[in-house]
Order: sequence, then structure tokens, then C-alpha cells
Amino acid sequence: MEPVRRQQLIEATLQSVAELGLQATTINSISKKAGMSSGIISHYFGGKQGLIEATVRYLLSSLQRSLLHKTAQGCSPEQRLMFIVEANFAVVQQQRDTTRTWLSFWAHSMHDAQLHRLQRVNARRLYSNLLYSFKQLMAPGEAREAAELSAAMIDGLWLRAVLSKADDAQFDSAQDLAKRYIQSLIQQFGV
Amino acid sequence: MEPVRRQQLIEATLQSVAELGLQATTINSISKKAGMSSGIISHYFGGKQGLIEATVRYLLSSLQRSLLHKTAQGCSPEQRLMFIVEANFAVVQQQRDTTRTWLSFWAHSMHDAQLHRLQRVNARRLYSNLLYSFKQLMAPGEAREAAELSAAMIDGLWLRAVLSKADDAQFDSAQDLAKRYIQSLIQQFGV
DNA sequence: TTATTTTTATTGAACGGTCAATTAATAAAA
DNA sequence: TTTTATTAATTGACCGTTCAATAAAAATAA
Repeated sequence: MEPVRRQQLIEATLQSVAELGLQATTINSISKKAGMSSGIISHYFGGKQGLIEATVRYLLSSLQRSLLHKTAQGCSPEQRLMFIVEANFAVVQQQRDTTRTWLSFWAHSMHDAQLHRLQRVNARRLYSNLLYSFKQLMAPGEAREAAELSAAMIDGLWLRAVLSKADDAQFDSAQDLAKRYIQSLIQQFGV
Repeated sequence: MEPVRRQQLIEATLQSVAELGLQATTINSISKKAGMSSGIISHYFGGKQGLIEATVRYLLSSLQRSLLHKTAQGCSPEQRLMFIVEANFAVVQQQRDTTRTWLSFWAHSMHDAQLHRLQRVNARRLYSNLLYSFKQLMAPGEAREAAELSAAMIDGLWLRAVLSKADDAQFDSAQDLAKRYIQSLIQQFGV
């Protein structure tokens, strides 16, 4: 029963944070959405804090799993870079309104040591995923700069799309810009 | 007395949000920092919400004023673009830890109509500031793309620096990357 | 000038509401 | 029966707001 309930509560948390924001998300708003009582959260996660952390961890592993799935049957470095962009933007469609949830969590990570650790993992993972592919296309020094710039461009386009409450079409357009930017980096630095 | 008190309370709010986060910032934490009683906030701002909004408005106008001051005695389009980057990164040094305050506010803007309006103003202002200078250096269509990409790159580098709790040197390095990126755009698209 | 009233600025206690967490009770399963 | 899963009521802390009381300043009258 435990793994089922845990998953249900995590998904209820995602819904609640997307809808109300992390600030207004309470033990009650979550348990109500999950159709359970409020006490169950302390029982399975030790408290609200534990559930929030588990939810972020779940988002993180979803992102990672999504990329691994796309690249499962091998692909070129260029192709893999495009997959990385897609994975980072895809969190949108996967679960409706998950985007603003990420933003809530990251903002909160400034004042929460545990969340900050998870944020660090996420930021570094994007960078090293990019670096791995760039290194197959250019010299190491240039690959590092390309990876840093690409990571910033992806996050920046994503952030601006989220904050302006962009629709699906605008998200696709941002995703396209990110891809074209990476291709221009390859053209510029590639051997 | 009113304008003095308002300013004092806004600055106490900035401190509190930087220190505790918007989530944990209360009427008490603010009024304590300002050395006043809690009732004064409702008296001058109608309530907590009003003070928060006034604080964001203050940050926004600070950013704008900073750019106007830098470009007061005229400069080349390239120079102006560099000033835009500097203004957007300078909010850091101006007031210690104001960066995470911005992040808190923007995250909250997803669930607050008034803040979202202010966020929109801010995003559009950066874009049109950039567009104005790019248009003097390249064709309109390319200028628009350059402005959109630059805005995303600035915000992305800034976001990653804030989230990773970068020190001053790392912020400077991010600022440099942004400037070099804009110069590469000019080289790529410039007439 | 001094005495008085009026206005302005500020306080802090009280209120109603909500929060996360706990706990005793209950229901179901083993 | 014992264990496991879940509920619902309760607790104590803290939230933002309100408001009667007060202190200080300014205006007016003597």
C-alpha cells in the first residue's frame, strides 16, 4: 500500500502547487486533492517538508528518465543535444502546469538547505549532459563554454516562457530557439 | 512623515525577504526590522499585500533608473547594450542579496495577478531596451531575434547564478559571458 | 506667553482564522 | 488476536487585520 499512497500524495502535491503555489499549498489542500485525510502525510512522509522534498526528487528523476528514454537506442551528438532541449521543455506537456511548480521549488530552495542540494544536482546535471555531447563535437575548452551558454539559454528561455504564462505554441517556439542556438554553437565551434 | 516611513518599510521588506524568503516574511518580521509596530504597515500600505507590491514596484524603478543614469550622456548602440547587461546584473551589488528577493517575487507572480502585471512590465522592458539598440545595428527581423535571445541569455545566466548562490566573482563572470554573447550577435547579424 | 483644543502618528493587545502536527479511535487485513 | 492503514478531532503556535488608546505635534485661543 505504501508505494501507491506515496505516489498518489506526490501527484496531489504537484497539482496543488501548480494550482495554488507552494506558499498556499497546505497539508489540507494536498490531502483533500488526494481524497485522504491530512494525517496520512505525516504517516508516510514524516511531515509536510518530507513530502515537498520527495515531490522535487520525483520531478528530478522524471526529467532524467525522460532523457534516458529518448537516447536509449543511441544517437548522434547533435541529436542528443536536441533531446536534452526537448526533455527540459517537455516537463510542460507531461503534466499540465508542472512548470510553475518547478519555479516555486527553486525559489524556495534559496531558503531551504535540502531543496538547494537538489537544485544543485539539477543544474549540474544539465551542464554535464550538454558538455558530454559538445565534447564530441569540439575542443574541450570550447565545449565547456558552449555547455555553459546552452544551459543558460535553455533556462532563460524556459524561465521567460513560464513567467509570461506562455501557451503550448509559445513554449514550442522557445524550444525551437534553444535548438537553433545550439546548432549555431556547433557551427561556430565545431571541428 | 509618510514618504519617510514608506521607504523605511520597503527597505525592511527587502531585508526580510532576502533573509527569510517571501514565504516566511511576516508583518512582524518586517515591522521588527524597521523598528516599528506591526500596525503601521496596514496604516501606510493598507496591508501586507500592498507593501509587497510597493516593494516590487520600487525594485523595478531602481532597475530602470540605473539604466537611465548609465546612458544619461549618450553612447553608442554597442555601449548601450553593455549598459543594459550591467544594469540587470548590478541589482546584486546595489543591495546585498536583492537577487533572491527578485526570484521570490517572480515565483509568487505566478499566483498573484498584480505581481504578474509587474513581471510582464519588467520582461517587456528588458526586451524593448535591447531591441532599440539592436535595431541600430542590424535589420529589424534579425534585431528582434537578437533581442529575444539576449534577453533569455541574460535572464538564464542570472537565474543560474542566483540559484547556485554564486559569489561576486561568479556573477561578474556570468555578466562577462552575457556581454560576449551580445557582441557575437552583433558580429553575426550586424551590417 | 501660556493654556486649550485639534490633528497626526503610532502603538500593541485582541480577534478570528488557519497552519502543521499529534493522537486516540476505528476499520480492515493477516 | 495482532498488525497495518486510515481517519477525524484536537492542540498550540502563529498569521494578518483591526481598533481603542496614547503620545507628540500643530493650531488656536486666552
